[in-house]
Amino acid sequence: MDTDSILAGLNNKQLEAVTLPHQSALILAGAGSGKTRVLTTRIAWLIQTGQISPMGLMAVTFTNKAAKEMLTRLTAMLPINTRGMWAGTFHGLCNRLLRAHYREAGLPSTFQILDTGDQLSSIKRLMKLLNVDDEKYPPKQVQGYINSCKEEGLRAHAVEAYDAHSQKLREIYEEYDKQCNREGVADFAELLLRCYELLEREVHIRTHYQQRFQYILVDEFQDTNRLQYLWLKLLAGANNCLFAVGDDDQSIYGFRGARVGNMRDFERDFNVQNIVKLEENYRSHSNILDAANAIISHNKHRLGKNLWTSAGKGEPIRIYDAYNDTDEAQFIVDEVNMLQNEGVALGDIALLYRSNAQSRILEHSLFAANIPYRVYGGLRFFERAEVKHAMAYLRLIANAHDDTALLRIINFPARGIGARSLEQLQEAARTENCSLWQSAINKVGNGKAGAKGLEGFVALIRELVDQAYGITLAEMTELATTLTGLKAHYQNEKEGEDRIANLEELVTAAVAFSNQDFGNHNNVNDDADILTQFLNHASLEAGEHQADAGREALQLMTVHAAKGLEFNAVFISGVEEGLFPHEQSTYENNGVEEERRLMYVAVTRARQRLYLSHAQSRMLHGQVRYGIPSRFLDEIPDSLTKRLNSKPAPKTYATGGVYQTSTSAQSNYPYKIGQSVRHAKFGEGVVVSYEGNADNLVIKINFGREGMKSLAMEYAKLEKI
DNA sequence: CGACGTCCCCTTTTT
DNA sequence: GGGGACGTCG
Repeated sequence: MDTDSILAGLNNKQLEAVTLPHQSALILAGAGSGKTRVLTTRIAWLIQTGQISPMGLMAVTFTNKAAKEMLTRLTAMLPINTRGMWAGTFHGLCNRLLRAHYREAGLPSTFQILDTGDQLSSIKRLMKLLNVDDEKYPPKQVQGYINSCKEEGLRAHAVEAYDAHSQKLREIYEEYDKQCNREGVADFAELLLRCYELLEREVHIRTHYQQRFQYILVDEFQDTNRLQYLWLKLLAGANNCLFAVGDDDQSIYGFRGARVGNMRDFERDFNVQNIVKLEENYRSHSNILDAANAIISHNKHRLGKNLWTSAGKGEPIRIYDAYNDTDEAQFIVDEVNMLQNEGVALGDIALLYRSNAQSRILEHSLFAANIPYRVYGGLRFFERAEVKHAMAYLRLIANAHDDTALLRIINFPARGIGARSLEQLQEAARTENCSLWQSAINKVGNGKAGAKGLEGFVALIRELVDQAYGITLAEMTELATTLTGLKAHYQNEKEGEDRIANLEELVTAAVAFSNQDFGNHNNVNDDADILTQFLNHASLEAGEHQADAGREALQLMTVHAAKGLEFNAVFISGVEEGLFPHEQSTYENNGVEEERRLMYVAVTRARQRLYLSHAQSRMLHGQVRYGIPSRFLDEIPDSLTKRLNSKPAPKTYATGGVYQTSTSAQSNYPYKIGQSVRHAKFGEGVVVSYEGNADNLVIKINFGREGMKSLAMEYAKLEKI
């Protein structure tokens, strides 16, 4: 392809972005504005015009999917081999750098990557060792603390801690890092931090890569955290340019450390002169875009952007006021059936919700109505217990001193190593300051009594390592599922068929991995053997969420999971105060703004038809909750919408009699639960519950944007509405 | 050791 | 309501 045909079909703004001069640039790419296209075309153009060689640039994404997509499109545009190109996820690229310079990074050549679950068990183990009270310090919270420290670029010694509690956390963090180093493992955040420190410390390595990567291109820049930004800055040095593509309005990962502020910092730190806004949307009709624009305009902290389209107004946005959650689900079922009759493919319809808990009732109704559906999210292939077990055996073949792997399977399948012998083993390892495997060998070597199970285990691992010598990866994997007794174990289990199928699938995956073109993969390791590569692949790329490929099915997912996707018709369910925006968000700084961006993302998924529904009551956490319509609904101009029911839905839907949640004395209360009321100061709200006794009755009311208020009945001046 | 009961928690998620 | 973690009993 020549240069012209690469650039053909771009609009002016896209063309401007693609052909910017050799300077840092920020591309503000609105939803559906051709962001990925601009990014890949920019790369193709740089290469095609001879400004850069494929090896002289780095392209960074957040997900493996995005990286793959970029390379696929690139190959379609240019007759180049993407083999060996530095394009991949932050973690994949850091892993690659660390493999290449493992000595300088202070890591063993075969270091293993801890995924989230591994990390948690590693922390739990450490806390037990340190005798830390896990009530006071819940392991999950400790994990969150450690990860957010690392993502801020802070080692334990650099973290500020004023009170006893945070000092303890810092101490655990420090010990955790020591433990990881002892075991030669790195968690996800560690990959980044370690790589950052490597580049910062080793001047010659840094200079080498700075000279190499004259261009660094970053996708979804608004999702970068502090450390990722520092890493990019370090790699770019003083002379290279950063081409950042992002959309501040779609920043929805603040809760996991993303800093939209990086966009402003980037402008300042890199003296960015080129800011290109891509505002023409090729996805949705204008009613949908206008609604999205209207919603997001209520956010104060924006870089400023307004989507437009040359497509017509399209259909109005349909709003449905459901009586309760069942009614809402039934409404969606009916509409989906109707859409199907109109010829819309099921796979082109999405059903979105704010939180996973909402999917249950929706699924129930879909199932009853015989509508095939597919739920995104949940367990991935390499996260399944049986697969992790098999992988643990493989990890021990690679490195028997991997305590996390050893602990996972030392007694699985059961071989008589109970909690007590395990404790003894850990105790011994601690005093000898060695790995559990080493300590197990010592014990067995000593011929100590009562170590029957342990003897068997040591023999098994030795046998495994012996037999693994010189065979293929697939054969090794087979060995890890059979010799170890894993498969046999599941054969005896009642519902083990799926698990066995997954173990067989793992062997297939190993075959496929061996056969593939390694250069085409972002986590290629220059130095490592194929087993290590496979283990990395499994950690870094947990595999597709279970795919029900081929079959036409309604797409169910959270709004977060829908980012980057588009559908002909979209249902957004549960558009209520407390759910969307989520109750928790109202307590957080700028929390509602992030929720609003989330709504913006949700709305902009739709090409032609958009449904927003809310329910007056719904079952949540086992009890009925009453909500009022989301403030986001009010933010959409009436001219764009069509109310499908002007009055609350007919009560015929109310099968379960949800309003009769009988707290026995309910009839004594002045207002029924669920009654809409008006308060002079707080406005409209819904009675949620009562607290206290008759002398001192407190009424709890959900005032929506004013929040949940508890008012003394005696003084609250309320008016029924 | 595993089966069963009880308690507790409960946004969003990628690597 | 329901899943996961933990504890007790056979």
